[in-house]
Amino acid sequence: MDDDPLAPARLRALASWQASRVSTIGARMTARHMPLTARSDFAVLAALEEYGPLSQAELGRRLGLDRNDVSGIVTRLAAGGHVDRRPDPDDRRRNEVSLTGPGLRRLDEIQHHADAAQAELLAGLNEGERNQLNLLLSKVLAAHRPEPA
Amino acid sequence: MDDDPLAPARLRALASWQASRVSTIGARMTARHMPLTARSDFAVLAALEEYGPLSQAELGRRLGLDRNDVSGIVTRLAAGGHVDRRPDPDDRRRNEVSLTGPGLRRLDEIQHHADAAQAELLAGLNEGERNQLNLLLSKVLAAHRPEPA
DNA sequence: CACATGTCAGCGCTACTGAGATGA
DNA sequence: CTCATCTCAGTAGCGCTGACATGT
Repeated sequence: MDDDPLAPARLRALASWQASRVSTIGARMTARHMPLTARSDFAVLAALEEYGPLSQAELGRRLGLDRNDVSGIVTRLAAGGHVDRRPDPDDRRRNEVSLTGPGLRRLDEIQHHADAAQAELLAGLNEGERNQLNLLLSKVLAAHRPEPA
Repeated sequence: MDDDPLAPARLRALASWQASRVSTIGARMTARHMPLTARSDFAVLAALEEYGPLSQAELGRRLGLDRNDVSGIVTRLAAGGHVDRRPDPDDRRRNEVSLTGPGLRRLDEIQHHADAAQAELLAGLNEGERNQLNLLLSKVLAAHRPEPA
């Protein structure tokens, strides 16, 4: 114990800082396993799969992403044929975004890589602890929804 | 239940994604409570307080920060008089960075704001859950130290 | 009128890469 | 010579602001 490489106690008590570091390290794992830009793609594809077709604004709200950024992500996914973007006939301000067959296949493909990255990231935790961690993080996020309306 | 604003199940199972969102939201809380750039400052000041004077490279290693970025942070802190930066007489490649009196006061001041931000961020968790979360995050990070040597 | 949606340009923070100078 | 340290310039992702056009 001549060397203590652990972070200072003040930081170990700061969830925001630790989450930030975990996120960074997770990004490194992810980058090692995935092509590129797969993080945002995964989120959007997963939302479309689970909720069905959505407008871009709705996507942003559900995922906690900015409208502006969703625009770029959807453009990229549409260019790759993974989603369909068409004007909503009921409200022509909106773009209705829907998942395509190739998009669903890509979602599963990214999931595969994500699992590998996750295993690497959470190497220090056992099965129960991993579930607990995800549950606690979900709970934190649930308390910060935009409008529960 | 006509509306389910929770994230898709695939994302709720991805610790890396959830940590990233928690980190972002934490940054917003932090920004609401702190002057600016206080996140990195806090980390460096806390490390100096707990470990004593360190070289910049050592600081980076302990905090998981890039040497290049530590350089800028230390420059800023030195300009504000919160740390002392002087060439290490034993190894003149190094800059020995040490905490000053004003630096210690600033650390405690930032701690105060950090506590407020933390309370806001973790509003959805009770005391036990907060400790558990910090502990699990620490455990994840402990598995990704640079050199366990 | 106000309000929501989508698009675009630009900024700031954070992490990183590469190059170079200094010194062990 | 090899290696570590520090600094600087530049890059990329991500989240944000402000502005604008379009449509409700």
